Amino acid sequence: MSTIRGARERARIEVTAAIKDEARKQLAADGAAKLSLRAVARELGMVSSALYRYFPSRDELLTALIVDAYDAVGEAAETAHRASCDVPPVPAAHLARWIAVACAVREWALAHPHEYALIYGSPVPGYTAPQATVGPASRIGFVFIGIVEDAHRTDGLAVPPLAAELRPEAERMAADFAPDLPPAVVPALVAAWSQLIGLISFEIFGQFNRVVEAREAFFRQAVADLARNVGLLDDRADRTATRSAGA
Amino acid sequence: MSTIRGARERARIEVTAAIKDEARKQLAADGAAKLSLRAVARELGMVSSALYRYFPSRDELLTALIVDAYDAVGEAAETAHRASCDVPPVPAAHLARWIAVACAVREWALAHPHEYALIYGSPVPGYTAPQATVGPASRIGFVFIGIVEDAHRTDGLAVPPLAAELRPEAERMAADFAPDLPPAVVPALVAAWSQLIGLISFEIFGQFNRVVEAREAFFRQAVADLARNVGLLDDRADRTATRSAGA
DNA sequence: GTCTATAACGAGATAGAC
DNA sequence: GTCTATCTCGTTATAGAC
Repeated sequence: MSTIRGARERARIEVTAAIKDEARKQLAADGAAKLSLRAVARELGMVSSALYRYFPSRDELLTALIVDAYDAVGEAAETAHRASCDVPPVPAAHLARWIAVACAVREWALAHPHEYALIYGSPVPGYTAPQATVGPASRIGFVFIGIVEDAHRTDGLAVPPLAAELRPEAERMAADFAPDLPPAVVPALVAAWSQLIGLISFEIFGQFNRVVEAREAFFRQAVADLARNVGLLDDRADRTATRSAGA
Repeated sequence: MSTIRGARERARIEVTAAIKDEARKQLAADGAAKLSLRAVARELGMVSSALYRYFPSRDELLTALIVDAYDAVGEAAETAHRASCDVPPVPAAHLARWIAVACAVREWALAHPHEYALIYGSPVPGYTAPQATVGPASRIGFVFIGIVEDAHRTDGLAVPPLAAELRPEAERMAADFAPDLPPAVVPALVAAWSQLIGLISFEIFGQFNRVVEAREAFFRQAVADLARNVGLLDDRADRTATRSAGA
């Protein structure tokens, strides 16, 4: 009896995966706004009404794709983080971990540009993300929070100065997301996260065409600068600014 | 005869504007991917073939909307910049100008979220931006370059350190876009620009929901930190980081 | 119970004849 | 420029196969 249920469930899982795979293909071709249940069904040799056994509506299929994409970036980030903690002979410095995770996110985006656009590009008209997406969406954020918490515990942070008007908001954000961190670093961390996505979006969406050529080197430098903004300390020697001549 | 031609041209300009207005409405409702010449025509009480006398294709209409949007943000930025140069009794400090321009861009985006998504969101499937968009697209960038050049000339800059591997790219970028600036600040400037858009995109696209509440204060702080990354000097007293306790 | 197929709805886009 | 016949879409109701 359990085998029968197992077989059914296995079939169900396979069909569900096939539907999502085909839907992802169509995402790449036509964009999320034009995702069509009928077209997916047609391509799979099914009839459209059969899809409703697997996804109760087009929006639910979209939601599943979005959740998968968030989970995929999140996992790429977590994997890179784990790997960076295991480098012999000693764990990598916190800044190196930060850069490693950022590069992993960028590489996932380069490998999956359409799924990236689905989660970090323009919202799909008429679609509002349900509560189910917020957990997967925040996985990646917690990786960066973890790195900074680690740094705070061991080396300490260069806590960035905080405008007085932002103090209560910083306290609230810290209480919500990272109670172990000094409140001032939490807005800086959220800003750095959005700025990291800004860097990647410009590259993926073509805004760096004819502007930036050495994309990876450029990215690494920018991401290291972001880390400095959140207070990660840099043990390299050559990181002091030089003053350019004024008038 | 010139009056007749003038009247004709005036009519043509009016119809062109009406078409673009209606197209913008549809952008807001259905997204750029579904922009349809027929629907625009229907709404205007015209027949679809008549539209082709104004725009030779759907893509050309899209291009016109994109160029308009880039010009609108560009103009918002330029206006804010001019205003910030005229504050009595003395012109605002360079950091204040940087923040003023960034806020102007953000406010334009909040007022025109769909046009913002058109230029800084996911690319429209099947559409590739023609050369005609690159000029308008770079207007906003040159505003920020101008501010930093000004600062370089008068107060000097805290030139950020540059990784050796990025040196040749920085030289090339500086030669192309800002030959008067120290090469090291040019990649930092381009990065800051993409990061500014990252901040705004997260707000416009809803990624800050349930995360950031005091949006404007948060934005001002983040943008001031970005300015620091490109080397703008801060004359305020309280901008030195404090060291948090490590292990 | 679990699934697929047929048929239909109302709305919208599209192509072509006129 | 107009009208019409034919497509697509999301979605539901229903009937039958395993």
